[in-house]
Amino acid sequence: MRQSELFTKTQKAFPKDEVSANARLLIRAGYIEKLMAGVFSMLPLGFRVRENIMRIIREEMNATGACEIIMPALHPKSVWETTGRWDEMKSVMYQFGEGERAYGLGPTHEEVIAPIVQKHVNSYLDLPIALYQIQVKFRNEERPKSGLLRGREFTMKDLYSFHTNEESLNVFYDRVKEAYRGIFKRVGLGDTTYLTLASGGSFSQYSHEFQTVSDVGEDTIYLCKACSVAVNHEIITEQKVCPECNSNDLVKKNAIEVGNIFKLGTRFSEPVGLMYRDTDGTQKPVIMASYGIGVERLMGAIVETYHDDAGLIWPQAVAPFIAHLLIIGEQTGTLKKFADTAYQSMIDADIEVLYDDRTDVSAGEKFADADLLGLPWRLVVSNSTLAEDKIEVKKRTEKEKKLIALKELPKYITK
RNA sequence: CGGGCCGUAGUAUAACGGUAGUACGCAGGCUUCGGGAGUCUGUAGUCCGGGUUCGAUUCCCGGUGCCCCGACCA
Repeated sequence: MRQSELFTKTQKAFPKDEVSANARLLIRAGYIEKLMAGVFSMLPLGFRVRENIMRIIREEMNATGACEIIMPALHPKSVWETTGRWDEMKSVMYQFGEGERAYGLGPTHEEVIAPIVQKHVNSYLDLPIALYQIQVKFRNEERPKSGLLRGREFTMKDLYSFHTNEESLNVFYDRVKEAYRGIFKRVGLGDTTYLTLASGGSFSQYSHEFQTVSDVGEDTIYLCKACSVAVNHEIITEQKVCPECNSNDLVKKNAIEVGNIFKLGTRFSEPVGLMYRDTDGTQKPVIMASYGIGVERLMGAIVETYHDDAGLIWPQAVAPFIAHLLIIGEQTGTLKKFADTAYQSMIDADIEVLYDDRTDVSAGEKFADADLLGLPWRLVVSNSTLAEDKIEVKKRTEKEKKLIALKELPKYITK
């Protein structure tokens, strides 16, 4: 799109008060807008990043065989009473209304999905089932913090699987584990995100978290150098040894919990009456697991991982645009024609490009904005590149510039 | 929820208890056009409530908001 038509502008100064890189940079660059602590709007650029992240998640979820649905955010008190969590979650759940007309905003969806599945599952032949949604969640965090990393309203991909037995559950659980690895790899966090053992509740010894190592992370994990698994501080033993391989070569790190997978057992199926008829003719409770990824938190974690003093640095898979085309110099005559042609050829090649066609904006400001917005490729058209009938191409992360002919450009930047 | 810091134009910052100023932005003019360019004119502000005082952005009390630490966190 043309930057002259982009809704947002950048700001020259960082927002005061904000300390976390993700909040400082995303606000300054005009990707997001804070409404209140822990609640943000996604402006056009931020919206596109979020969409890209959700698309990647969706593709990987679909590949596991799960079906996508969408459930309501507004829940009646009654479904939360069946599991006893109306009172249990009082501190984090937004609740309002009285008596028969009491409602809550959903912090998670076990209570809603279990009855849905109950209605459609009768027999062991109907299982296993996996359903997911990408949907808004509300949690009344007592202290929202670090920009997008801990919000009160946020988007979550929540997947729920339903099984007749533990073997079936384990097969799917491992499949999701791999899907999660795929997601974090695709968004650029493959090298810094660790499968982490965490406390697992009553059904299994451990649950698993995906933790992205970052100084601003609010979790503490111990990386095991011997088996490349991490352990959440909450389950590390006094002796500080890896529960997997007993190594004591552990490194303590801060990390952001970007994903969590959890075996629920029959914690929710029993109170809700989610049963199936087994081969022996008896009714048995369905075994469940849940799997979450916080979308905005993941976006924040990407920013925390990739930025520099000049601004954002987006991995290509999630960048709001692949290329940033800058026209430098007076926008008239052959220079403008050349830049317009370059813009159109990017569009024709299906390369998402942001075209900085703003007039009365100095070259320096365009470069500074390009650094701040952090698109992977910077393409510059000026009188000097025009003289050679080429475009100057540079990666956001590199200093080296190259002159590339227009018709070679699409291949060059998508390789 | 405990503790700490802080709330001044759209943004970022000044102002001993005494005319609320500067920069950027924004609107208009002229000059510029490869690293947030120059210049002229204009525009816009003290979180809310109470108190002290001749006078409060400034001091005191309460509220509220934000950020940070801790607690909490499927």
